[in-house]
Amino acid sequence: MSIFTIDARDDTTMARTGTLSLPHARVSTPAFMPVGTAATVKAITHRRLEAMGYTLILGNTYHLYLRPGSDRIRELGGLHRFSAWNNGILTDSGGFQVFSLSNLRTLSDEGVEFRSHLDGSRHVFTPEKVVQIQTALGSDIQMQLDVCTGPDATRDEASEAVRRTTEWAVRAKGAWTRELEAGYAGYLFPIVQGNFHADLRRRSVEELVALGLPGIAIGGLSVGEEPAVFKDILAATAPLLPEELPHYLMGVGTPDYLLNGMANGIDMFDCVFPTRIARNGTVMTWDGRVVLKNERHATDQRPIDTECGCDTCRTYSRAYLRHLFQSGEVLGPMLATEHNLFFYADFMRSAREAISRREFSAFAARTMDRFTLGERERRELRQ
RNA sequence: GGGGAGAUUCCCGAGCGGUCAAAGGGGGCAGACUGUAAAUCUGUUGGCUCAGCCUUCGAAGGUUCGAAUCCUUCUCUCCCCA
Repeated sequence: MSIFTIDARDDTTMARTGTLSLPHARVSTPAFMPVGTAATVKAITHRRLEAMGYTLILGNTYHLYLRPGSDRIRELGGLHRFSAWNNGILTDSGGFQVFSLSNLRTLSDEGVEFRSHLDGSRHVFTPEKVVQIQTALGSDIQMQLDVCTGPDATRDEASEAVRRTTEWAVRAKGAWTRELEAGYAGYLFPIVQGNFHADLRRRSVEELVALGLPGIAIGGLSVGEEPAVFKDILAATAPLLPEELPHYLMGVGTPDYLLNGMANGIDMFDCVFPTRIARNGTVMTWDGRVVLKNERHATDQRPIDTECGCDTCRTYSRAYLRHLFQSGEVLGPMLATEHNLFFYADFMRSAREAISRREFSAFAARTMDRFTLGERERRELRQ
């Protein structure tokens, strides 16, 4: 049975709105998922996330397995109860850590051996084990263990990564089916790889779609490549995905990348970007980025964005926010995170409405203009 | 009144005859951040007609081929004893 229904389609792009039905949430798409690696979206409470309308967040298999441990989380009633989050949770598989912790792991056909970044201890992840861990966590959507490649990968390595990812998807499905027969298991999504080679991407899509899983993800993009490469490979991959499945573009992104993704029919996104740059003192607005640490805000009594309805903008001045960052106060990252996630929620809601009205192209063009214009003004102001 | 310590580039602070425009922090400025080893990281921070030159280490003078570093006097801080 399908977990996804399409509600509206744009006329001139592949953008669509839809509803994703999960055990703990109904999610309006296209959706942006804040990243909460360690069962917390850093610097913000679950209550605030709910208030902003977020119904699906990310957790990470690798991190939660290492600490506090998936068995412990299961004993404590699963990730939802443990973290007091009653909406949807998608867990990433640890596949990204295969890429980002490449100096701490060894790959084989069987799986991947990690040395923990916390204490150096050795751990083996196999596709089967990763399904078991995510089942123990109780996530709504679990991701297959995949092999993510970056800009340095050769074609041979990319091809090998596709081969392994497909084999691991098959094994993950087997393990997942057994878990499902035994009781609960979140929906399993496979992950398309193929680096920056259109033919490998096609092969990956075809092999994974054949498994008949309820959704599909595109991985291995936004890993440091040029924007043009990202656009090309996305355009060469996304249209190959079965229309009726939810399409998840992993690790994306900035507003311009999100617009690009939506135009290519992507329904789900996740990215550390808004929360990370918030903690580092940068906030997003409809007119580009604002670096709160800059001295020019020292006596600025305006909010980040006078038109923004978030709690931070309705309450605090740029001068105060800058002071918090200058002083290293924890409230700075908290207020900036609140603002950025509010902006992202607003951004996605606006995009969904534009798609429903079949005006997505105009919306995207206008937004892109406004955003790049804002960036330009910001640069000019600096000089 | 007596004895002692010290004054270094925006701030703190290292340097104690040449390799010093001067370590290291802080602050400033700029940049980066895209399935989170990130409340992090990188660059820059005297001036100029910039592979060189000029000005700078409390002030003035001196020793020396050469001084932030040694000597003299002065100014100002701090500590101890009265």
